Amino acid sequence: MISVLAKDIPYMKMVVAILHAGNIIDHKVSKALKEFEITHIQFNILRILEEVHPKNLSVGDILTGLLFPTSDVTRLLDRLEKRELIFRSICPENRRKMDISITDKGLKVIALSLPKIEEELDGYYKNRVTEEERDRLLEILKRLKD
Amino acid sequence: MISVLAKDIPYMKMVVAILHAGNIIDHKVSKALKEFEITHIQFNILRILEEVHPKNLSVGDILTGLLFPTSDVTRLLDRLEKRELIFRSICPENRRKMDISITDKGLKVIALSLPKIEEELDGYYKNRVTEEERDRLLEILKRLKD
DNA sequence: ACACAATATTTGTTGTAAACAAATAATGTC
DNA sequence: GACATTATTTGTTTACAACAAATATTGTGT
Repeated sequence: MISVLAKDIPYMKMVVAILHAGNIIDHKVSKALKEFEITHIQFNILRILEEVHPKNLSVGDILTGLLFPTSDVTRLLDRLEKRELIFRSICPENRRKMDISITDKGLKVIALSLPKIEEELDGYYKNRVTEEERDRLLEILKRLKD
Repeated sequence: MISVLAKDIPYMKMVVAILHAGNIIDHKVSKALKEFEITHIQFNILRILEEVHPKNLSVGDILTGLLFPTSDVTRLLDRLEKRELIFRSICPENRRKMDISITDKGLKVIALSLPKIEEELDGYYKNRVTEEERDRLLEILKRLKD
């Protein structure tokens, strides 16, 4: 048992390293978003909606578009709608669905916050990871998507 | 502006890939821990305390030991203490500090949950990342710590 | 046309955790 | 002995996760 564990430790180290880097990125993104008073996950939803703008998406579409699905999209949308960053209406073709689109105000938040995020992250990987390493990293991590 | 952005997109992809992999791992760990009714961060605290067992640590020690510091260690410890997974007492040498140690019950939780976590994660990286790639990944990610 | 299953979203409930400021208490220093 | 420093706790507010259950609309079989 212990030997099996020992054998696997390098993989555990890899896992921990991914989590660590992820946490750092998460915090940097959240820090950049603070002045806009939106959270990381709210930003993700806005970005998904921005991509298809001026078209709209259903709750289910957003759910599958998220990096990791949450059980609670409705209430995330509630908060975004209250602040007029998104717009919700019942889909006429299928009245079970919602047509959700990003508002001009929402587009503005994305436009202003994206550069801040990049600025915050720039200092993070610059001079740490070469372009070659970045591509190698990406290639390996791509296989780690379940 | 757009060109600058375009130039940086591969780095953004890397960042997103790290976040994605991190989220998946996080969920797998949480899933493995569910039957023990502890969260990922609670597990981390227990593991830090297990490492030094039977010695103890202060709140500050635990804070710096965490992958990412939270402002709220006290209340995390409250929950763990209520369930008798840790033990808290005032440090006699410096009565501002707390002596925090893991209990037998806490040690048991770690002993039982660790294999579950490994089992859960095994299926994740097995046949996806070779040992060589794993080491390369680790080496690059090591440089991505704050 | 009607019962019933399937789909899409919402609601209720409960608990965990993050963020930030402020309070408390013990210790160190001049 | 006054005052800053250190270590931890408390208060407050808000976001989010997990899970079950409810609601409403649409699709399907007979």
